[in-house]
Amino acid sequence: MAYIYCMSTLARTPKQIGTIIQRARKQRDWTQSDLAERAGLRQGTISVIEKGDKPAKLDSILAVLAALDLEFRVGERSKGAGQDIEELF
Amino acid sequence: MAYIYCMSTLARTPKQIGTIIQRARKQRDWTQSDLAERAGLRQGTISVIEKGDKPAKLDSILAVLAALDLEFRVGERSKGAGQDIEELF
DNA sequence: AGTAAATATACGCCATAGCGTATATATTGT
DNA sequence: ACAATATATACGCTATGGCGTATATTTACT
Repeated sequence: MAYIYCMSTLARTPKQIGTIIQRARKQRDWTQSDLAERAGLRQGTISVIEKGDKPAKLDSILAVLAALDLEFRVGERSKGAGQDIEELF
Repeated sequence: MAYIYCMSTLARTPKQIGTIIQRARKQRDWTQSDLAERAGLRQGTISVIEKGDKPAKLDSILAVLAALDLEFRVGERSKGAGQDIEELF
């Protein structure tokens, strides 16, 4: 087990994941259609994923994250450390 | 944006996520049935998720990770840093 | 080896994610 | 205000995830 230095955002719910995706997309100045094309999905699906109010498939999320060149990490809970998505609002 | 200190494992595919989940479950000495009950799923579903050969729903994955008290993080790609799931084999 | 426990599969069923297509509703720029 | 672009919804359809239940198959223990 190695401790690593990384920059990431905690997500617990589909809505939070959607928000992270939307932020990353806008950082890249991509439209939902741009992202949809790169992820092999449709614009409407990106919209739904970003809103996060309807469940999505893991594969779709992974495709979107890969299209955004974002990493997906699973790890032990690190209380107090890091940036929680809720802090962003 | 804050840099944080964390321990996590990179995952890119459902199979890798399944492996992470299985490792965490065994660390806790839980059976698939134990995990299934805590996550509100069935043993068979846990089996499928751990194998990762069939797509799953994001909600199911999140439920499992929550049951394992694991964090889910999305972040910028940090080349070379951290522990890649592939290194585990 | 033999038994018990754990894990992997199977089958019918139901709910729903995402598609294709289309349109309504923001949002942005001039 | 207007036009153009971007985002949110809608509808029928198809594919499939997970359930409930049950049973193979594998693994662990004496």
